[in-house]
Amino acid sequence: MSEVIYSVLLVEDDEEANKRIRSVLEAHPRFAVLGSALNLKVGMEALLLLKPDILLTDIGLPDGSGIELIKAIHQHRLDTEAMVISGFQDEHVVFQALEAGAKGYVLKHDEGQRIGDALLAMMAGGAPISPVIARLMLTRFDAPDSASKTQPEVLTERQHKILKLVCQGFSSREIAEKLSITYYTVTTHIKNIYQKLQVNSRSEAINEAYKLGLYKES
Amino acid sequence: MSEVIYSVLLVEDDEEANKRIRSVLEAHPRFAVLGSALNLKVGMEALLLLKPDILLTDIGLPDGSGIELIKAIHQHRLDTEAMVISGFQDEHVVFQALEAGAKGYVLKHDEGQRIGDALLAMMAGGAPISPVIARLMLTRFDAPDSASKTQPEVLTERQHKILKLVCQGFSSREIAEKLSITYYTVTTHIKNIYQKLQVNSRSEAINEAYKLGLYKES
DNA sequence: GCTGCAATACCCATTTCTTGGTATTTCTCG
DNA sequence: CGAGAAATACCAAGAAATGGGTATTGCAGC
Repeated sequence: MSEVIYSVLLVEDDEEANKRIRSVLEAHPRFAVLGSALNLKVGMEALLLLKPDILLTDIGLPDGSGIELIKAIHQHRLDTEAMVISGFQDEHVVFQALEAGAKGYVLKHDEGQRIGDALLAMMAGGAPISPVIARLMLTRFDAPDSASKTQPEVLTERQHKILKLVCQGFSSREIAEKLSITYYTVTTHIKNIYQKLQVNSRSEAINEAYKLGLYKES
Repeated sequence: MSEVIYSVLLVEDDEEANKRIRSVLEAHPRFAVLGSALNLKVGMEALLLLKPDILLTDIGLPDGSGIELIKAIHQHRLDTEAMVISGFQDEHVVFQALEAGAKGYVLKHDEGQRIGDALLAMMAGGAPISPVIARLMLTRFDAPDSASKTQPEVLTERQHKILKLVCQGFSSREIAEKLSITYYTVTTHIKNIYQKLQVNSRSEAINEAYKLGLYKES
C-alpha cells in the first residue's frame, strides 16, 4: 500500500544473528533500524526511549526473557508492534509470546526476505490474537487432559463476577459494597483481571469482555 | 412554585440502594417518605394502603416486576405518579414501564440531587426521561417522517466518534492524539456524551453504547 | 508437610477521570 | 441579523482508578 517506513528495534543476543538480521533490515527499503540490543536491559531502555514502530526480539536473552519487552509495550502503552524471533519452535514459548501480545513469530533461520515479509504482514494488520484466546490455547495444550467439564474460563469465578460488575458500569467501591468485601480487595481482583486479559484500564477490560462474549445476561 | 410536600413510597429490593435513596428523600424538604418496601408483595400492599403521591419503584424485584405496581395505580385509579428507578437502561424495560404509565425513569446511580430534581420535574408535569430513550421511543412508535437519511442518533457525529473510541478502550489523551484535538476538548465531548446518555462514568457509557447497539463495527 | 493458587486486605504514589465552570468560532436556520 | 447548536479550548478541585508492593488465610495436590 503506502510507502511508510517503519522504525525497528532489534533485540537479539546472538551477535551473529543480530548482525545478519540487522543487515537484512537495513537493506530493506521499508524498514529503518533504530538500534539493536544484545540483552534485555539495554533492549528495555532502547524500547522505552526510542518507541519504535516494531520490536523484533528474541525470547531467550542472557538476562531475562524477551517477553518482558512485549509486556512493557502494553504497560507503557507504546504504539509498537512486537514480533518474536526465536531459534525454537517451542510451543510453550510461542504461546507465552502471543499471550504477552506479540503479533508475530518468526524463526531465526528464516531468510531475510521472509522476515521482511512477515513484518510487513504484521504491520498490514494481521489478525490480532486475543490474549485470552492465546491463554486458552496455552492451557489447552498444556493440559491435553480430561475434564473440560466446568468453566473453561481463564478467570476464576470471583474474577468473572467482578468483571461482570465492572462491565455493568459499577465503580470499585460499588462492587465492594455489593460483594461485601473491601475496596482494596476489589482493586486487587481487578488488577489480576487486567493482567489476565492483558489490558490496563476498565474500558479495555470491558471491551475485551465483550469481544470474548463473556456476557450473556446476568 | 408551591410548597407542597409529596408523599413517596419507595419500592427497591437492593437494601443498599433503598437505604440510600430513602435517606436522600428524607433529607429533602419537599418529600415525605411514607414507607419503603423490598419486594413486590409488600410494595403492593403499601401502595394500595398509603396511596402516596409518588411511587418510586425498581423494576426487577425478587417476587415480580415493579411494572405491576404501575399497572395497579391505574387499575385502582390512584392519584399517584409513578417513577421507575432502575439500574439499567434496558430499552425493553423502559418501554414496558412507560407503557404501563410510568412518568419518569431515573437511574439508581444518579446522585441524590438528581433523583430529587427528577421527581420534582415529574410532579411539575415533566417526564424526566433520558433523551436517548425518548428518541428511541419516537423512532420506534412511528416516524417514517422526515429524511431518515442522516444519523438517527442523538449524539452528534463527533460525539459518536469519540464514544466509539472510548468504547475501544482509549484514554482521553489517546483520543485527543488520534483526533488531533486537545485533551480538554475530548473531555468536554465526553462530558456532553455522559449527559445525553444519562451516565457518569466511562464504564456506564460503554455499557449504554452496547445496549443501544451503537456499535456495529468500525 | 510443603507448595501454589485463590481470595482477602492494606498502603502509597501517580495518573486519569469527572464535574463545574467559562469562552471562542463556525455554521445553520428563521 | 440574531439565536442556537456544535466543535473547539482551557482551568481547577475532587474522585476514582492504576501499578507497585506486602501479607494472611484456606484449600487442593503432590
